[in-house]
Amino acid sequence: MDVKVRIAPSPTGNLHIGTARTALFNWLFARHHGGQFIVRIEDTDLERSKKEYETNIIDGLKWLGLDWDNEQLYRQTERLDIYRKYLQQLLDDGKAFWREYTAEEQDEMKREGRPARDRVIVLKDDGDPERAVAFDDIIRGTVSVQAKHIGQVVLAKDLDTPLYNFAVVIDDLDMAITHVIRGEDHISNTAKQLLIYNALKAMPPKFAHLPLILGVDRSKMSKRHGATNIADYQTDYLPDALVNFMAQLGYTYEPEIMNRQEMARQFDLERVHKSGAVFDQAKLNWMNAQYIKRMKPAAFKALIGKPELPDAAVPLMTERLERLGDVAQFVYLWKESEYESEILFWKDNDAAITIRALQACDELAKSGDLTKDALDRISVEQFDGKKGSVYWPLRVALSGERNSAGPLDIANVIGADSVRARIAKAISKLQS
RNA sequence: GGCCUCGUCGUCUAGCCCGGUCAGGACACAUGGUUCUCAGCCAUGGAACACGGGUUCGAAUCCCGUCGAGGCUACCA
Repeated sequence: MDVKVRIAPSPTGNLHIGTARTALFNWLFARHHGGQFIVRIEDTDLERSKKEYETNIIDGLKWLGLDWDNEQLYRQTERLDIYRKYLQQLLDDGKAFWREYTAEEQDEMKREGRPARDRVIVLKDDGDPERAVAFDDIIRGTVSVQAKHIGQVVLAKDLDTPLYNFAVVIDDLDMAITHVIRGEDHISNTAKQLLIYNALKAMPPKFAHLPLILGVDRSKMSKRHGATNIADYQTDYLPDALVNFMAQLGYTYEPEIMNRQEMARQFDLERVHKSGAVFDQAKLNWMNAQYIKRMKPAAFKALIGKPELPDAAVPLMTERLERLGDVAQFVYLWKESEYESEILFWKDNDAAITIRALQACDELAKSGDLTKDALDRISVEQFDGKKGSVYWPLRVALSGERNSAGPLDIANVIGADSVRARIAKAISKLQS
């Protein structure tokens, strides 16, 4: 059997981190089996669906590198004919019926602020209410509900306005989806959908319900826990790092750092965990740092929009960066920065000794001998062997920061002329 | 409330199916080393089987119960 799975986001919001993770697991499963992964936009909720959300979702999936196999995007609003056909068929077969609302019920809808309508199409279930409606979840094993607990299955508002549970079933059937891999929050919908498959005399696909991504308070991850919109991660995180991180929420890969192809090779749905996983920003940051550190100089420079920098500048940044947005803290590698003259003093050194150290450094720069050996020698000969008296003011003169990369590394990046200019500026700051 | 699901360090988790490990790893945290500072890197450390019964020579692992947590409970998806 050829595997075919889908991600079915509804464009009623931006690409949520949870949806992205579900998409990733579907992608991993499809790629593992050499099957198909398709994207279907579930836009049956006309009031809340927006084109901008659809764009955000598509852009997010592309950014994450989760490529799909349907050339054209499926949209439920473009498939209304299909739903109508099945709806009519169920109605004709007596498997569904128009449920008329009484005046009182309509009044209540109005009171609840919902648009009142006089009837909807409901699935007819005249089976034994005590019977078990069950399915074998690949991740959780048997999940069973008694029919009487399922409740009314409303299929559509009218022939042209299908509702979620009905539209998913028709689509999954029509598109020959073999495995429905989705969030745990859909478990209770599954029973309703099973009833619909049954009425259609169709074989349901296999189901696998993923554990949820949780916030620190262990409730379903939402905006109050932090960013849920994938787009919000694009300025700070590498897509490969985010993917690697999300893949481990509910699954274990060994080693932890692994590219998506290798993850796909190993992936096994049955090994997905049952319990929810807290989204740990600190671990994401660490993972991101791992990927940043491994970047090739050219790629990194292009990413931060500084292609003109020498390659030597790259490790100075990549070894220290957790989030790409923080790259601004390395401005000193391409631009002289402002700072308070007091930070030039190492420990309790005064201006005179600091100026003397800077002048010595300038001499070295002038003669092209700004090296570790030379600096160490000066420390010993002129500053009682206190390397800080030399290294610290030089480094601050070059970076304008209390904390930065080493002075020799910076000098190597900015060149002798800039070194001397920055030293001169530091000295003048101290003399004024 | 009802229905469904889940429960190993603070977090992600290995181990559970097929009982016997000092319950392992990673992140985070702490300490030390490298060092002019920061980061990085290296080393070390503290840190968990939700609870109670049962089965067994032996239980994180098997069984029962309790407690706890989450999800769903729309004419949203």
